[in-house]
Amino acid sequence: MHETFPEGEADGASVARAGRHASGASEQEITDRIFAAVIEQRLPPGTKLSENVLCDAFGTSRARIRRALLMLAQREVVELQSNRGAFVARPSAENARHVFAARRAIEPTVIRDAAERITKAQLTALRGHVRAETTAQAAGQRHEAIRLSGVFHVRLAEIGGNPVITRIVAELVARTSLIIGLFGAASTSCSEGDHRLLLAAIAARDPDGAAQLMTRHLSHIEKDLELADAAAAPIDVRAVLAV
Amino acid sequence: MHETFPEGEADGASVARAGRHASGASEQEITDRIFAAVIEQRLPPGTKLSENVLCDAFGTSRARIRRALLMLAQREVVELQSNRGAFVARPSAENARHVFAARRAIEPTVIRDAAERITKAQLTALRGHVRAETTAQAAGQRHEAIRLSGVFHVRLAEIGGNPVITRIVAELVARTSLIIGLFGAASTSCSEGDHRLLLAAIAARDPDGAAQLMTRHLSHIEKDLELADAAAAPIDVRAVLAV
DNA sequence: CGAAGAAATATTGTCAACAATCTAAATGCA
DNA sequence: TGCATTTAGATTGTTGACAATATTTCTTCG
Repeated sequence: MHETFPEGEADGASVARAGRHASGASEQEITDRIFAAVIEQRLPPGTKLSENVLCDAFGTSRARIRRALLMLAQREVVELQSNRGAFVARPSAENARHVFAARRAIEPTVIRDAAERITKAQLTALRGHVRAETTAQAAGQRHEAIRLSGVFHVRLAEIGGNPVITRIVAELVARTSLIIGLFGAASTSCSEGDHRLLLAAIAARDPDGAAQLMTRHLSHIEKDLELADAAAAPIDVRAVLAV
Repeated sequence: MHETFPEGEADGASVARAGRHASGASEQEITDRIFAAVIEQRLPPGTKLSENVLCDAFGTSRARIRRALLMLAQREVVELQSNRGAFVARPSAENARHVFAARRAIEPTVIRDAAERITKAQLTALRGHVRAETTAQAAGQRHEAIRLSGVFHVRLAEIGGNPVITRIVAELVARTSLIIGLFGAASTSCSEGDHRLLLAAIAARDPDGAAQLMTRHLSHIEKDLELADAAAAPIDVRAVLAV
């Protein structure tokens, strides 16, 4: 798959890796796949994630699925309800505001660091990324555009070279994907242009300017959200996740 | 116990609650207790957390212990090594720098928000807290002083009224406790005085000044750390955690 | 006597069956 | 027919036993 779970492992503590008499998919792979499906809105908020269905989809045992769901719950990507099962998280409008406030708190620093440390190669890579965003946008691939838009922010964080910060940003970005999927309408269309502006400020080595643009960018996205709670449609989880 | 695990539940997705034919302690209680013991350095970094010992200490089954350990691993409070077991996290010097950088990125905003929103009652409560810090400091209770010093920052975050931010701060503070326990020497002695200064700026409704003080405060703590990796002594986990 | 290797022990990872709970269908009654 | 109650089915939570890996102890050889 293209994008993986925010991997905090580079720096801090980590989590069990390979199992040996493991059939089917690995622990991390299950988590990644579900995560990706959630982020890309193939599993919309509120979708029930039955253990049996997931076992079926990944060809593995319930125990492993259970572990994966617990990990996803810790990241607030899914919600675990006692004796009822796991559901894709459904951020409230209030939670959405909180997430954006958190991003405004941390991402100005992120882009400031990036503007100071970025290399030529990284700049080129980021430009390529923004081009990809534009393409997806032009092709009308909404979910892909949302995803790429999120990845841009994570890439920016990676440039700062601080895995702790990167991880925080990755988590907030992930939840933002859910939020935009839930509340957003045409809001994505602009962000790609914003990203171009951010890149220009970074390329000009203007940390303060970049930080200011970032704050505005995030506020802009948030302002375009419509804070009404929609209903969910039934989804074939098996088909979405199957190998 | 006095202080509990950073409870993100108020806002976002959550985690399974009560089990019914559960013997011994609840899921959340196990997590909280281990977490508290780690933060208070009763279980120092590197300590092995054997499943059997924990089962014994909490009078519960391995499955539940396993879940608790996985949750703690997600928060990077413990490290899970494949086929070897769980260990209290042992942040590297580099990781310590990253954690402090992250805190400097987010906490100026936190205190700014607090300075704008704090109520008379909250201010009084915070003053009481700082007094408690002073007392612990004076009594030479090092671990308790470290813990209270951390709680101060979390309380500050709570005043901002953003659970997402509060949770991030709580996690960073928790890891800072580990770090100070590992690398710090007399570094705690000053922070209580710093906290008094922070409070003064907040009381004066001076967000910018408070933010600046916060940045200096965090840098100050970090500067007092000594970045050498120490060896661990064997610990009686059972005795520390037993009911 | 020390080191390398092999058996024995202890610990973790996994699974499959069972118990408890929830959901939905079916029944009975007003 | 509409609503409450009961029963059947499906789903989750838990337990205990088993398999795989690590660690320790013991043996053997240089």
